[in-house]
Amino acid sequence: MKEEQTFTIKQTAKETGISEDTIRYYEKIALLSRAERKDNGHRVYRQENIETIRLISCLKKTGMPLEEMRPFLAVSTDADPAEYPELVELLRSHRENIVSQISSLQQVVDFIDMKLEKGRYRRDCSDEIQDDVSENRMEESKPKSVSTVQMSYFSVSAGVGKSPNSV
Amino acid sequence: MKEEQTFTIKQTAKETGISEDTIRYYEKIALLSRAERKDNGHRVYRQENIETIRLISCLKKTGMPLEEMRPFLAVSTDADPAEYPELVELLRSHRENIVSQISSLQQVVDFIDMKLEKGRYRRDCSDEIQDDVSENRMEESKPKSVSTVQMSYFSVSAGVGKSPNSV
DNA sequence: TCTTGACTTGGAGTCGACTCCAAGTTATAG
DNA sequence: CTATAACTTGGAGTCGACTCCAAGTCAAGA
Repeated sequence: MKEEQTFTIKQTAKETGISEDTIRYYEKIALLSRAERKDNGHRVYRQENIETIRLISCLKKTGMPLEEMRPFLAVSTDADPAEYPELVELLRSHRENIVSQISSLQQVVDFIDMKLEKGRYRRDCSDEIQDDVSENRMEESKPKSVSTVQMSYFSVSAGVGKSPNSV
Repeated sequence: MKEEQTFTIKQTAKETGISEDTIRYYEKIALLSRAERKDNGHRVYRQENIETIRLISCLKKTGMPLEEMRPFLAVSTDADPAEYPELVELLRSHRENIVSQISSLQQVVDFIDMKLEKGRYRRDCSDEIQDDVSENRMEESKPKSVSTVQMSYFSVSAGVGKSPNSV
């Protein structure tokens, strides 16, 4: 029962949906720790590593840049995050991020549904949070209070109830 | 009432949260149609254009590449998509995409919550769909039946219930 | 023994999406 | 009249995330 089943990089790629090149790339940039090697130098992966790669893939889907994943991967391999208060903060803040992403996405779904149903509602897709959690290059760090502005997607030639509340 | 309120690019940037440079870039790649100009050549934006930019920003949040947005923007300015069957298809397929994105995200939220609560559940973050709707570069187009595999995030040194169902 | 295939490495190239720059124009303020 | 600010343009540069390549190793099969 020590036979923990191992995978080649090819299998791992297939298993995770991440290409071999990309897996090697992740190792190169140390997002993944150096994989074990066989005598011939070939990488060996086990379930554990595959989970980690899947976590990366999953976080990627949330739009998280690779660099930001590092602490998450730390939490991943490490046991309990409660011991690392700043990680807890990170988790919380990313959670907020995702929640607002979800609502953004939900609004796009609504938009699409509305379009598909040929209805003409209006929908708001602005979200209260700024998405510069990971970006600090913008000069204008104003709160940009857009949250109340109506989003009348697919603006039908500026037709819909559009109160010009000049911000 | 013909005074429809116009915006400079700067105001538009502030209004939409998209930088001036980026707005110009969108125009350059014709994602936005050429903005009106004043006599002095300065761009003029109106509410309608701002909505369009917001739509782009919103779609961006769903991870959609700019190129893929074009048909959406067509739907946006155009009235009714039901006349364009392929657009309807696009909308539907992107809707599916987003729905699965949402569930991915929800799983990450669950993951985080679980981590925050110090519990040790397992969670699955693989999704049934392939995300190569926009990518056709991968050679291996196998269905990769991962949907049942347990995702034991933060794989605690390969400890959790891990049935090695060699795929 | 030679070839094939699966891997290794380092490094170069690509691509999307900006982001920045230099040079020029125009409007207003001092 | 000049300087400042707000814009314009075309183009170059950057950055993240791959993606591809060439050269090499190694094991197994014809």
